[in-house]
Amino acid sequence: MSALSSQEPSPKRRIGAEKSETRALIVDVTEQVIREEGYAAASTRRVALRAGLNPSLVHYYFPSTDDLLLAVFERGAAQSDAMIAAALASNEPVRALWQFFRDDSRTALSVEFIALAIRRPAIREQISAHASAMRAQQIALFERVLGERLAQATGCSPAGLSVILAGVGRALFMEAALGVTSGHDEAIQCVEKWLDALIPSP
Amino acid sequence: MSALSSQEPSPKRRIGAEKSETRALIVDVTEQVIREEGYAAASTRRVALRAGLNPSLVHYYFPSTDDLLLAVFERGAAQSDAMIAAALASNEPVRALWQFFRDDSRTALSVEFIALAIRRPAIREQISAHASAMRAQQIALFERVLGERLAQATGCSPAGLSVILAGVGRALFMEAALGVTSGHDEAIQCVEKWLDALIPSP
DNA sequence: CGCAATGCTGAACACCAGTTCAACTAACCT
DNA sequence: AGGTTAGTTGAACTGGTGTTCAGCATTGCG
Repeated sequence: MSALSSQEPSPKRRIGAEKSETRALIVDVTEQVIREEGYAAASTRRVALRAGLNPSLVHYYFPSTDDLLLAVFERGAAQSDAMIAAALASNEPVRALWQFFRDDSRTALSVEFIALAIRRPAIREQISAHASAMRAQQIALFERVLGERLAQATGCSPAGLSVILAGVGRALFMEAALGVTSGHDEAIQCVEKWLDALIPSP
Repeated sequence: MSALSSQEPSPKRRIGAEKSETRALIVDVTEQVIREEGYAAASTRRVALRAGLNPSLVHYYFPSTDDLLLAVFERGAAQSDAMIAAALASNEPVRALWQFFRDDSRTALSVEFIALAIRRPAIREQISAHASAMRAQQIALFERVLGERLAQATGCSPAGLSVILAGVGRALFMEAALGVTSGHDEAIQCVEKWLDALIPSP
């Protein structure tokens, strides 16, 4: 509920070291819990239990639950950033980005954090800022690689393409998790035909 | 946790009437809570509090929380079915369906129930069955209205189109809830250009 | 009028949650 | 060796949750 986090406003309260092994373990286990049971199941006590740790120890490294969730998010966001940077540097940037959107493991976390951000004001700003930054990077990528060809061939702008590909990727993931896969192969085929038409084959 | 619901396996336990006003109020309030605070906040006690009712009364009408959530889902699903039927009967069925996908109020519930279904085995089957049925209806609609033109113009199948439009609609909603809207207008424009090219204007 | 059904309440049980705090232990630095 | 520091624990407080159940009140029906 508190708006302040990750700061040291209180005079005395001790906080565990940033580079502790235990701290890393806690972040690992929390990410695993979020993946398997959803963000709502990621309570400090549950994490402690699954990590074989004392609940208080979790709060020694992460004073509040929001601090813990934020740490998991930041690590995941850094990984996403690296994947997008790699896509940008590859010789097939657009297709690499499309593979990024289709990465289930990444999308799983991403979807959980969107849901989380919508319900947790303390975390929301960071997540939405990162989402905006990713979007901007993707737009730049499409502009650089596809240029005018995109608008001419499809009437789409780079920004529109980014929203659509991200949306399709998330839809494929969420529906598959639900157990619904009808139309998925066809949607993938459709997008890839689209990309084929846009990109000169090497 | 119990696999059986909505049945009367126990010999004596009383359950409130299906057509009770109080019951309808409970369903109303639950839907509202889900919309405003997410499915995870839809506890029977919280619903009772917001409805000004005794917690036990909620369990009088809905023995388990899953029963309550299922009732909300079923009402929402029926409304979705009606909207799709209306789209099918309209003189612009494809555009009506696209508007359905862009309906924030409907999508909000839909997204919550997908998330819910992924985590609650007792409810999952009904939700995934309904999602599959909606998909089938949409595919039939696209086949009937667009026929061969769709594949010729875009290389997409009706099933692929259904997945993509649903996905874009959900993405627009989720990102907007997060506070990210960059590229949204462009994505909408892109889809509508696409539909314009597919459908002969009257 | 009495009686059964229906709507509703209060209390209780067992659980899980976040968070705090004082105190224990081990390591390390000088 | 002595003292500071970091890691760790146990217990406690507060509050939310699902669920049950016996019993109250009211209504309507025979």
